[in-house]
Amino acid sequence: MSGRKVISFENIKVACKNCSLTTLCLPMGLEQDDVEKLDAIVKRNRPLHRGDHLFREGDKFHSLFVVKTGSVKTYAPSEDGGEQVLGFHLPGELIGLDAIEKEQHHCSAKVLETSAICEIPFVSLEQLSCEVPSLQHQMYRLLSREIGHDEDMLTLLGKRNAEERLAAFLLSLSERFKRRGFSASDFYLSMSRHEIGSYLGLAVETVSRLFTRFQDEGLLKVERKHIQLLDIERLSCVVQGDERNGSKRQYT
Amino acid sequence: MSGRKVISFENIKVACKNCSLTTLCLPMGLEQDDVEKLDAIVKRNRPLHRGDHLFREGDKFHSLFVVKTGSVKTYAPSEDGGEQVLGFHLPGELIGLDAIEKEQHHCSAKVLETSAICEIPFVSLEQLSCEVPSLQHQMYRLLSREIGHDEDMLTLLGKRNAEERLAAFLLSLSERFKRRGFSASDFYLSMSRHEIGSYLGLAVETVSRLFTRFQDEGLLKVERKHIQLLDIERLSCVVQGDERNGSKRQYT
DNA sequence: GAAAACGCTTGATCTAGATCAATAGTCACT
DNA sequence: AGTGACTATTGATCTAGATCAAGCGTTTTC
Repeated sequence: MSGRKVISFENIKVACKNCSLTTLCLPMGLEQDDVEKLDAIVKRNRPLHRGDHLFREGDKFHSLFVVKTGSVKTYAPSEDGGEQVLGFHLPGELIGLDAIEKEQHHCSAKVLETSAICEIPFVSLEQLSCEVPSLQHQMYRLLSREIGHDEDMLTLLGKRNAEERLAAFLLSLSERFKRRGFSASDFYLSMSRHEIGSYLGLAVETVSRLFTRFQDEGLLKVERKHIQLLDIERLSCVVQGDERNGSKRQYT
Repeated sequence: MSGRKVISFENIKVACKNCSLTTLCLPMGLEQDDVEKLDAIVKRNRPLHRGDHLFREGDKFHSLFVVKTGSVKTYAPSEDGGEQVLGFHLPGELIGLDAIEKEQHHCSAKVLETSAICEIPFVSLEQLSCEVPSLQHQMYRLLSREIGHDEDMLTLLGKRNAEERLAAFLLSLSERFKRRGFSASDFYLSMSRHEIGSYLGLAVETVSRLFTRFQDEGLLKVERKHIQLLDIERLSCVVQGDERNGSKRQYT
């Protein structure tokens, strides 16, 4: 009995505290014992598989979700079966923040590959964040970050051309993988060309052609879902919209 | 002495409590005495004029702002002097939420017409929201709403064509004016065609042509900044992307 | 109150990227 | 191993909306 209880307690306690995502996720800036309080309300469900939904647009909202491993896309389905992809979520990223206002999900969330997801009942989180000011602060920060990210996307869609968009997308993934301890220059895409296109406001064909072009220009190597960024610096120039990035201009 | 104090106290107390925006702004859902606590931290500065900045991109963040009367645009300036307009803010709308994360403004905010603006020092607001759970809840709701709104804009920019975008923009303004007690069908635009274009990811010329087209189709009447929506129902059809809205299809 | 600067409209032209179409590679079943 | 269903690539064509250009009210400036 007591043995089992200890194990169970360890399972709970270990989770957030030993999670590699602690500096990216909710525990950021929290004291040891506050992390344990958070641990107590986090649910860790069995892994989900490609195609499983965390929630669908219109569902009643009760929890936020955090990707622990794997990846998730959020999207707004349209009547005609199409969809607008709103985001791709990597480990440590919070999902469902747009649902707080109306207590109803504003978009759908689908798992792109086998993924472990933490579930955080919002009512409990809200209560806890009253007791733990640093948790409240971190919540404000995470909500604010989401707004800032969305605003960056608005600029991307409003002002940037196709190649600038794809370059920015690849560099964003690269950065995020790096922060999570993965390679910044060699990774696998868990989303399809179609989903990338939807996210960037481009047709599938355009995305495909750009991958080919970037490869021809020596910016990267692509083979299906496997991407190797060969020249991150020049790719950054593409994002800025530099006239001639590489073919004439050389970096000395 | 005591007479003056009463007046001063009344000024403070009246402000949020008697503000017509109370159901749109932070006091929403708060008890009487909590509104008074909020009142105590809100600063009401002298009116600002067209072209004045609330803050600029990169400024240190210390306050959120709420439009009381007038209107404000937020925008991301780019090196080359261009800008991406991120939003137009009407009375009751909160500005600066994207700055919480980095404690630094992520965009600039400029007043479009003579406007009264409330300033709310964020540190005080955060402290108060620890003491007043319903204020914390309202903050989460407002941050969440902003995310939802940005996501709607992503879909607009990613999937909608020019006329769908402009129709959606006009209907959004219409709705917002209505909720504030103004006419839903007769209003003045405080922003230029250029700013509308930037917000919607369109060229000025396209915006101008669309206004003319909408007018020719009898959807609205436009004279410079003065807009009269003549057929809101058909305008809603345009947003949905209905094939034939009006010219063949009639509403009976 | 003239001049300059700006904002808006309208027309002509151009082009980035969408759409259409065909093929081939890959995966999921059985 | 074969069938059907996706997914990606590549080429040909088309078009929505950008860009270029010109003119004209309106507002601002000195």
